[in-house]
Amino acid sequence: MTEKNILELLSSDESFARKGSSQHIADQLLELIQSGNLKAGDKLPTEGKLVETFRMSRPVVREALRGLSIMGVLESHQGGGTYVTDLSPSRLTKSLQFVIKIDDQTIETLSEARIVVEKEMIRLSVDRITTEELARLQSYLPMGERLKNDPVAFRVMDLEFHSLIWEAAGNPFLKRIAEGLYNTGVEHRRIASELENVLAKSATEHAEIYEALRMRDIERAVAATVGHLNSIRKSTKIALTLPQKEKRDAS
Amino acid sequence: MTEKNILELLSSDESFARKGSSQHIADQLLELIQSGNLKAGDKLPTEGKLVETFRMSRPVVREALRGLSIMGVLESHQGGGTYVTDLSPSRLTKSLQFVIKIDDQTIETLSEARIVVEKEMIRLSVDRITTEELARLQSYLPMGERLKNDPVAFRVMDLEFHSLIWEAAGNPFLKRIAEGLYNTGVEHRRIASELENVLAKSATEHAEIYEALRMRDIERAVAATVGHLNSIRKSTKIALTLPQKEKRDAS
DNA sequence: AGTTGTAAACTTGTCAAACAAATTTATAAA
DNA sequence: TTTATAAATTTGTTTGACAAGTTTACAACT
Repeated sequence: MTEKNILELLSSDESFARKGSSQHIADQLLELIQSGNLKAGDKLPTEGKLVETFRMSRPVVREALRGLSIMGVLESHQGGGTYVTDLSPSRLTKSLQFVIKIDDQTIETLSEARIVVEKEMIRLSVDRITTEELARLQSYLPMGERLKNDPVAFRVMDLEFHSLIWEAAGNPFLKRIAEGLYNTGVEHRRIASELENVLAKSATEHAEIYEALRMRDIERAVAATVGHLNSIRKSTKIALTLPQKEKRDAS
Repeated sequence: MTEKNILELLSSDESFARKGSSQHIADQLLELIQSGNLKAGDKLPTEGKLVETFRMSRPVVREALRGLSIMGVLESHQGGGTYVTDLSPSRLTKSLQFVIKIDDQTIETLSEARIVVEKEMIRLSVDRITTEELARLQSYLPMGERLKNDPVAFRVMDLEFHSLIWEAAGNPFLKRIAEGLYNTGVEHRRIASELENVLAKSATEHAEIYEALRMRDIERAVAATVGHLNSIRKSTKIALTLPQKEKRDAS
């Protein structure tokens, strides 16, 4: 979509311009993205054009753009223009990792949500996964064994492993949801993955999930997945209680 | 924590001030929240104070504050000051709702995703719904019967009915997901709700769901929910095949 | 003394103008 | 055609000013 067309869409609603809040500019830009008129990688009109369109001052427009940049929706380059990011869930949820309070309650609810979604997705995957996807899944197993002592690389592999299962489930909506829940907890797991034996256990559990998928055994696959997510939940809780002690000692 | 103490924490890092980006101000404020120095409901220092602390201009500080406001982390009141919100997950993920709202997906995958999520949520609700919530849920039943011939009002009631069940499930993450999936299909259902008997059937199914919840019968509640979503799927598919003809004729 | 109304101060919201810094584009020279 | 330079474009930052809403202080009144 061309920049000119975007401006036409934006200028349509006069009441927003009168109300004049950067929040509404941001909302409207988000709607354009949501409706598909603005896609990942698209270039936005210049600040000057947006000022004309919304009939508001440059600071107000800038606050909206900056707000969406902080959210990870837009990316501005000095002199170069402002672009829509790739809108990957990991980027969008990144800024929220810090904020979502790391307490037991959140870990429990997040973990519960993940189990609810992935329990059903693995059922779909058992039916729908192709032999080719199974082969690719298998290739991650020795990799996991090799990376037991390399948390950073292991987490990359872990994401790819789960992504493949989500993809195999064949439902884009559920895939997006699973990605979102995974990324929301990724910062918590980063801390947990430094603990001893956590990665080795994950590698073993991955193998069990793969085996159940290969055998097309639904109940076994569900049990393996739920067990995997539960052990992650436990290790995460342990990892997050340790630093609290240190804090208490320091103060 | 007092405002004065917050300022001392903020002024520590000189390199950020030199680099001078609102992104870094926002990051630093987020870190204060994450570390617990800034808690939900706390009042932030005034913009003037923050300008002194960071040694940057007011617009830059404002862009950071506005960005966090758009994210749902802060809340500013003209003349009243800026405060940290309650930081609830549902609030923070609200602005990211469009992530799970993507373009032309089939009714089937969307419906499948909704069934997967709501099937498990109703299980949680059976355990967790309070008698008070049950009473409120019951109050929607005669309303539904009365609104069988008023599609607009019925859909408002329908959202409240389902919202109550999502709320009763007690998991903010799942609630947000259910809301997202519901909203994604709302336009399709708007067309379907104009069809004959669709709303009457929905009203009956709502009653069955309520009855199963009241009896705390998990399997019956799951069956009722899945049945409800399946009948919605069918009526939506039917409704969407009709207008396509009209469109084809018009073009 | 207690209450109320008003004015002052304080704080966020908006706008305007200007310059700095980085990129892109146009131009001219090799 | 390629390359180097200059100009135009675009975002980044600063300063100043005023508007609009909220809080606070104070005086007048009961």
